[in-house]
Amino acid sequence: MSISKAAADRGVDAPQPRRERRKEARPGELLDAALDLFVEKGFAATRSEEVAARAGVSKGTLFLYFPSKEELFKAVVRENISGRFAEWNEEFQTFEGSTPDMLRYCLQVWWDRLGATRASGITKLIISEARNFPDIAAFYQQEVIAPAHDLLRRILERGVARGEFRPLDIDYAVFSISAPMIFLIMMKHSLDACAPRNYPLDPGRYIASQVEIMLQGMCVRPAPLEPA
Amino acid sequence: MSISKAAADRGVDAPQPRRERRKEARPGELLDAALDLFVEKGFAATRSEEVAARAGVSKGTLFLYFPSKEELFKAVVRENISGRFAEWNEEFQTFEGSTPDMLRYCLQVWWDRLGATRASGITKLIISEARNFPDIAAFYQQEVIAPAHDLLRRILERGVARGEFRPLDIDYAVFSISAPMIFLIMMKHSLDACAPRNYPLDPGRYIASQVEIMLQGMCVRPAPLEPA
Amino acid sequence: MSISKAAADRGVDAPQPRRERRKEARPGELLDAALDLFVEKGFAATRSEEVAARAGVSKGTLFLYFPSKEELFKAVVRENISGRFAEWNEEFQTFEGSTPDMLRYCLQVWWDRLGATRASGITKLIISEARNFPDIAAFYQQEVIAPAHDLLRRILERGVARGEFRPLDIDYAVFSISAPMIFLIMMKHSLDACAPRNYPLDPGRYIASQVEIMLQGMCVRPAPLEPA
Amino acid sequence: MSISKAAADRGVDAPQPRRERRKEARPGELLDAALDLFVEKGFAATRSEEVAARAGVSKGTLFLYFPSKEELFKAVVRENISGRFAEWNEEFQTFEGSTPDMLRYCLQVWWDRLGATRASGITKLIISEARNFPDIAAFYQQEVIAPAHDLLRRILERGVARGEFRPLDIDYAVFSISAPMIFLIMMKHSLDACAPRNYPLDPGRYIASQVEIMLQGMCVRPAPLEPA
DNA sequence: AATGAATGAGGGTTCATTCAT
DNA sequence: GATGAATGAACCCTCATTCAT
Repeated sequence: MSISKAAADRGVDAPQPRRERRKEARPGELLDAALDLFVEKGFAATRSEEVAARAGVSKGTLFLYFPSKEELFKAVVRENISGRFAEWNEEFQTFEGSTPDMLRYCLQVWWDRLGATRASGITKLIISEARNFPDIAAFYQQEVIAPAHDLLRRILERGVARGEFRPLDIDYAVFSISAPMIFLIMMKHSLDACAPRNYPLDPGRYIASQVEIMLQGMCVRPAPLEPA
Repeated sequence: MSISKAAADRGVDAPQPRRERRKEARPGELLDAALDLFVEKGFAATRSEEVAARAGVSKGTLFLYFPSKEELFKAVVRENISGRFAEWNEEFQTFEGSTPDMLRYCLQVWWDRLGATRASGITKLIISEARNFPDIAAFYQQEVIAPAHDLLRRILERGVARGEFRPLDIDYAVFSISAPMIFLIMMKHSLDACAPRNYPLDPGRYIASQVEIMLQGMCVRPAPLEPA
Repeated sequence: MSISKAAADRGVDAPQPRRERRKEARPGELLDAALDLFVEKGFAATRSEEVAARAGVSKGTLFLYFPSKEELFKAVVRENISGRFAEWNEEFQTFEGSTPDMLRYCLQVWWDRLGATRASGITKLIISEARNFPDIAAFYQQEVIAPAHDLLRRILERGVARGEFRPLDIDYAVFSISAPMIFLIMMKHSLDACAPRNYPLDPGRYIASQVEIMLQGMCVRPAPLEPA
Repeated sequence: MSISKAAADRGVDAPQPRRERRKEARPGELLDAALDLFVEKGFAATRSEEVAARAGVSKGTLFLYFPSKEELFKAVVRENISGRFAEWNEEFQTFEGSTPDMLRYCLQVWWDRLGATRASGITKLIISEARNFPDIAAFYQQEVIAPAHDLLRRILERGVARGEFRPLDIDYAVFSISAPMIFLIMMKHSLDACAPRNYPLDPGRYIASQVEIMLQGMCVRPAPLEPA
C-alpha cells in the first residue's frame, strides 16, 4: 500500500522522457521537491520521506545526499537564493527613463518575477524560520537582503543625483519601499493561504498605490495623489 | 543540555517546599512561560514539558490547567492580546480629538502596548505557522484580527462621517494601515532577532511617518508632507 | 471548570436530607458508585476520580478507604456477592408445586430479581475481568456459582426423587439450565448496550422457551413442545 | 519484570542479525503475537509495545504494518475469523445432506475451527469490551456477527424450503442456536481460564445435545430425544 | 549508488497515587 | 479525617535516521 504510493508518486517505471540526466540531477530534484514542501508546510511539518517520494527516490537516498533534514533545508535556501540580482542589476544599469519610472518598474519586476512566483515562498520560509536557523538568517542577509538593498539604494541615489528626488535618508527610504512587498509576500503564504480573502487585496493595485505614495513624498515636484 | 536546563529553569537552589500550594498563581506562571517559549520557538517546536519546566511544575500540572497545547496557546492569546481589546475599545469610544489624531494615537498605542512587547511574537508566530494549524489561524482571525480591523474601521468611518477624510475604500485602507505595523513586528521577531540591525530602523519614527503618508492620502485637506 | 463539575455531581452544599449517616456510610457510597461505573465502563476505563465524584467525595478520600483501584474493584465484587441465596433457598425449601413448575419459577425469579436488575452488571463484570483478577474469579466461584449450582441441583434431584424427571446427569443439566441466563445477561451488558437490537430477543420469551425445551428433555412424560 | 520480559520474548540468545529482512513474515508474526495478547489481556490492557516485543520487533515496526492499535485488532479479526467465512460459506454452499445434518455439521465446524482455538478469545474480548470501544463493536458486528448470522439464516431457510423444518421465526432461531456456542466460549475464556473445571463440561457433548434439542423443536418430524 | 525495513527517542496526553495542608 | 494540587510513569503514535542488503 505505502509501497505503491511511493511508486506512483515517482511515475513507477516510465522511461522518464525528459530526465535522462538522472543521477547527476538527483540533488537538484531533491532540492526542488524540498522547496515545494518547505514552503507549503514549513520546516517542522515537512517529512523527509515525503520529500524523497516527491523527488522520486527512496528515503535512504535523501540522506545519501544531505546528512540531515536541517542540512537539506539549508541547501534549499542556498540553492534558491542567488544569481538573479546580477541580471537585474544589469537591467537597471542601462535603464534610461526617469527615476520615478525606474522605481515603478523595479517594484513591478520584483513582484512579477519573485513575489508572484513560487520563489516568494523562500522569503516566507526564511522569515518564518530565521530564529531557529540563525546561520540561514545571516546567509540570507548577506546573499539577498544586502544586494537587494544596494540595488534600491542605487536607484534612489540616481534620483537624488539627477535632481528628481529631494535629499533623502536613503536607508530609511529603502526600508519603506521594501516593506509593502515583503508584507504582501508573507500574507500570500500565510493567512491568505488558509482563509483566502481575509485581506481583500489586489497586489498590483496595492503596490502601485504604495509606490505613488512614496514618490509623492520623495519627488521634488510631486505628481497629484490618487485616492487611497 | 536538556537535562540541566530543566533543573535550572526550576530554580535548583530555591528552598521551596516541593509542593507549594499556589493554585491562583499557576495559570499566570504557565501562561508567562508559554508566551516566552511560543515566541522563541514557535508553536510546533515548543514542547509542553518545557513550558511546564519553565513554570517550575511537572508536565502533568500543565494539563491540570490547560486541556491541551492548543488551548494553552489560545489562553496565551487571550491573556496578552484579545483580552485587552475591551479596554482599548473603550479608550477610543471616548476619544474626543480629531480623527487624524485618533489614528496617530491608535497606532502608537498598538506599537507601545503590543508591538514593542513580547506579545508581538504571537503575531509573527501566527503568520509563520498559520498554514499548519488552521484551527489556530481561524481562532486568531476571529479573536484578534477581526476585532482589530473593526476598531480601525470604526476610526476610519468616524473620519469620513465627520468630513475629515475623503470617501474611502475602507477595507483597503484598514489593510494599508496595518501593513507597516505587521511588517515591523515580523522583522523584529525574525531577521532582526538573529542579526539585529539588519534594518536600521526606529519603529516609532517609521510608524509616525507611515501614518502621515496615509493621512496625506486620506484627508480632505492634506497637511504638508515631511520628507520620507 | 473541573472543580465545579465535581461539586455539581455531589450536589454541592445541599444538606443531604437522607444521608445524615455520612462518615460511616462513606465506604458503602464509594462501593455503590464504583459498582455503577465498573459495570458501565469496565475496570480499565473507570477513572478513580469519577468514582469519588459520584460518591460525593474527593479523589484523596477514595484512597483513604481503598488502597488502590484494584482493591476497590475487589471490594465492589465482594460487597455485592452474598446473602441473597439464603433467602431464595428458603423460598424453594417450602415450595410445594410440581418440580417443573419449581424450575420455571426458579428461572423466572433469577431473571426478575437478578438478571433484569443492576446487579446483573456484576455477573458481566466478573466474567469480563476474571482473567485479570484470578482471585476474584475464585472468590466468585465459591461464593456465587457453587451455591447457585447447589440450589439448581437440589431442584433437579427433587424432580428425580419424585419421579417427575428421568434419571439425569445432574451436573450437566445444571449447566444447560444456567447457560441461557448467563448468556442473556452478557448480551444485555455488551453488544445490546451499544447497538440495541442486534439480538431481537425478548428475555422473558427466550427464558420460557428454553425452560420448556429443557423440561421436554428431562420429564418422564414430556409436555407437547411449542414452536421455537 | 518488564525489562527482562522484552528481552526474553525476543529470544535473547538467538544469533540472528539485528535487522533481519523479513518483510513477508512480519505481518503474520505481529498478528500472531497480537492475537495472544488481546486474548490474554483484552484490547485496552494490551500495550502495542508488548505486541511488538513478542513478535521480536521494536515498537515502531508495528506501526509500519498497522497504522493503529485498532487497525491491528481489526486485522487480527480478519485474519482469524472473518477472513475464513468465504471458505466456510463455500463448504456449505455445496453441502448435500439433510438440513439437520447441515446444522449439526455447521456447529461442529464452528466449535472445531473457532471455538476450540485461540481465536475464540476474540469473541470473549468483544463481549467484554464492546461498550468501551463502539467502533470495534460496530466493526465486529458487520464483519463477523452479520455474516455468521447470514450463514445460519441460510441454513434455516433451506430447511424450511425443503420442508424439513416447520415455519420458523428465523431471527429468533438464529439467536437460540448461537447462544450455547457463545456461552461456551465466554466460560472458556473467563472463569474456566482461571479455575478450570468450574463447569465439568465436555463442549462437544454440550453442543451436540443442544443441537438435538433445537432440532427437536424445529423439525417437522422430530427424532426421539436422548436424555439430557 | 540505492533501497526500505527497522529503530528508538521523543511528543502530547492521561490518570492512579501521593502528601502538605 | 478530607482535600485537591501535584506528580510522573505510562500509553499511543510519529518520524528522522541508520544500515544490511
